[in-house]
Amino acid sequence: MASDPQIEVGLNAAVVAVNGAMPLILTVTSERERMRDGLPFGPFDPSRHRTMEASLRDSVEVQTALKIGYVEQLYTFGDRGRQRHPGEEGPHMISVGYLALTRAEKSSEDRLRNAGARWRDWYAYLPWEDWRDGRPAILDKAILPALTSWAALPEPASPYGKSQSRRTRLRLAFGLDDFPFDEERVLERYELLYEAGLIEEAIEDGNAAGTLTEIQLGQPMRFDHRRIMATALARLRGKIKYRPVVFELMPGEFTLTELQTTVEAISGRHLHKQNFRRLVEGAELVEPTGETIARASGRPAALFRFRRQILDERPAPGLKVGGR
Amino acid sequence: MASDPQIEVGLNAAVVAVNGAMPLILTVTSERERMRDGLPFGPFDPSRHRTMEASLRDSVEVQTALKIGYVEQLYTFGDRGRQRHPGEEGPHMISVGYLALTRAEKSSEDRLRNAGARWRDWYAYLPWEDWRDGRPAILDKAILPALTSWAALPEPASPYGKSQSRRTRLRLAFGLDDFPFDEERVLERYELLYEAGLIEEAIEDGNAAGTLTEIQLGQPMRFDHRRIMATALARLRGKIKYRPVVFELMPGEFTLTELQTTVEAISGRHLHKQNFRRLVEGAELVEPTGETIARASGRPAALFRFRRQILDERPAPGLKVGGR
DNA sequence: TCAAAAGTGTTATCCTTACACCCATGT
DNA sequence: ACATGGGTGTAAGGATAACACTTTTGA
Repeated sequence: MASDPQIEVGLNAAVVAVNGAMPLILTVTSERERMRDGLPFGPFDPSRHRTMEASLRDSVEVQTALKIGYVEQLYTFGDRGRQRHPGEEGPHMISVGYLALTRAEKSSEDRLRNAGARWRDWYAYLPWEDWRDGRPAILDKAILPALTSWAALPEPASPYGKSQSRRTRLRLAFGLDDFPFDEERVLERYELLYEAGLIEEAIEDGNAAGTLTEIQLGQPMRFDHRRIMATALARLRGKIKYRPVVFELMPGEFTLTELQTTVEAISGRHLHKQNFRRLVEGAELVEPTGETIARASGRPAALFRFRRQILDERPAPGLKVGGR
Repeated sequence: MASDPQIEVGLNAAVVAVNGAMPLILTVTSERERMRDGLPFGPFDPSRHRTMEASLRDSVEVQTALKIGYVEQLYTFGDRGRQRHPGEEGPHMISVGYLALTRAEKSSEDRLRNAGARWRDWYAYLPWEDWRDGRPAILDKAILPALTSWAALPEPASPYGKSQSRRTRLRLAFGLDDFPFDEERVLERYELLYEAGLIEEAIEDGNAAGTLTEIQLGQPMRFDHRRIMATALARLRGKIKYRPVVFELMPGEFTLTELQTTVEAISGRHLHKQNFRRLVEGAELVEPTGETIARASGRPAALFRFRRQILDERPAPGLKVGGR
C-alpha cells in the first residue's frame, strides 16, 4: 500500500532439443569473453507484448534466430541476490523460467552461431543426472561423500514449520538406502547441492556453506540459470509420462528405436526395449508409414509417425515407461 | 536491452481450510462496499523481504490476522488487462499466485472479521466442481449447452502451433462422450468458461465472446483471483494423491471418516469407504491414538494421528484414492 | 555365417476395484 | 430391535515387469 516498488521482470527459456542420443540445451555466450554460458533471456516489456509468453518467444528469436514451438511456464524466482551478480547495481529483478521444446535442425546451425547461441549437451551442466552408462562415477567420488558430511552437520532451524531433515532429503533425492533413485527429482538434487555449497553459483550468491570439493560439479551458468534448467529437466521428465511432448522433439518420421533413444536422453536412463515398443504401439501414439529404413547394419526398421488424433481420443497419452 | 521497463509484482494467496464437509477459502472484502470478494493480496517489495514467500506470509498476516503454514507457488499471471480493472491507470502489474493450507480454527474467527477477511465455501465460486451430491445440475442446465454451441462456432487460428479444437478441449475438460470426468482439470474448465465469455470477469476484461447466459456461473471475484483459485484447487486435488498435504488441514487427532470427509471436500467427489480406510492404514500414513470417540449415534470411531515419520520412510506418501 | 538390430509371444506379479459381510453403539 | 456408522476379508481384472525367442539385414 505504501511504497509500490518497481521491479524488473526477466524471462528465461530452457530451450530443449535432442540430437540422436544427445540431449541439447540452447545457450547464449556473451560478447564479453570468459563470461559463463546463460539461457536466452529477455526483459518483459508489457508495452510491447500483451503476454509474457509472446515476449519470451520474441526474445528467444532475437537472441538465437530460432522460432520455438511448445512453451510452458515453470516457476518464478524472486529471491534477493539470485538474479544479479554481487556488486551489480540496479533495480530488483525477478525471473520467470520457461520450458520450450524444439527440433535441433542442421539448417539452423549457422544462424545460431551468428547470433551467439549454441546447442550444448545439457548433462555438461548436470552430469549426475545421466545414468545411461550406469551410475555416474561423480556421485560416489565427490557428491555423496560431501553431501553426507554436510547432512551430518547441525541444522539451522527453519522459520516456518518443520522441514525435513537434511539426511531424509538426501536419501529421497539421491535414492540412498532403500529409496529408489527417482529421475524426476532433478530440482531437489540441485537444491541440496546448492545449499551444501557444492555448486559454484552458490558461492558467489553468498550462500555457500563452505564444504566445496575440489571437483567441479558440472559447468556453472550465469545467475540462477542452472536452477531454471534443473526445473525444466524435472518438469520434462515428468511430463513425458502423461503427455505426448516427446514428439515435439522428433522429426516427422522416425523409427521406434529413435523414439526410445530420445526418451532415454531425456530421462537419463535406459528403458526396456520390448516393453517400450509394446507400450508405444499399444497406446496408439504412433502409426507406421509403411516404409522401412536401414540406419546401420542390421535389420531395417519400420518408420512411424505421431498419431495426432490420439489427442482427441485419450485423456492422458504419454509414455509411462518402466526401467532397464 | 532498450527500455528496462518497471513493473509491479503482486502476490496472491489462495488460503485453503476445511471445516467438516465444507471446503473454505480465505477472502477479503474491501472497505469500499459492493466490491467483489478477493484473495489476500500484497505487493512484493524486495527492499522489505528477501524472498517472495516471506513477503506473501507477511501480507496475508497483515490483511487477515492469520499465520499460514504450508505454502507453495502456483503460477505467474502477466497478461495485459488481467490484473487491473479497465480504465484503472498505473504501472503494469503481474501477479504471482500461491496455494496455502491451514486449519480453520474457531478461535481466529473474530480476528479475521476485524481484519475484513472471512472464510467462504470455495464452491460458491466454482459450483460446477462439487460432484459430491451427484452431477451438478448447473452443468446440464447452463454450462454444457452454452459451451457446446460456443465450441461449434468457427475457431480463430492460433498464432503458435496447432492447439486442440474447442470440441476436444470441451470433451476432455468436462468428461463428455467416452471421456471420464477428471476432477483435477479445474483450470481447463475455468479457462473454457472464461474464453466462452460465460465468466463475468471475462466480460470486463474485454475478452467476452458474447455467449453469456442469464444464469450466473458462480460468484465472481476481483481481477483474476478466480483463475488463481482454480489453479490452486487443481494443484491441491493433484497433490493430495502423492504428498500427505491433507494433514495440514486436519487437527492433531481425527477419525478416519473425518479424514475421508476432508479429502472428499477437496476432490469434490465421494470415495469408496472401505478402500479409503485400507489405503490410509496400509500406507502407514496414520497411527491410532488408542482412544475412541462417539461423534453421533452409531459405533464410536477410533482416533488417529498423522505419522510424521512416513516422510522419512516412503518417497511419495499420498492418498491415491479410487472413486465412489 | 555371424553379428547386430528389429520385432513377437508368454508368464508372473502387483495394485486397484469391487463386492460381501460382520461389529459396536445409541435410541 | 434396529438403524447407524465403524471395520474386515477376499476375489476379479488390469497394468506392469521380466523372461525367452524369432526375423531380417549388412559385412
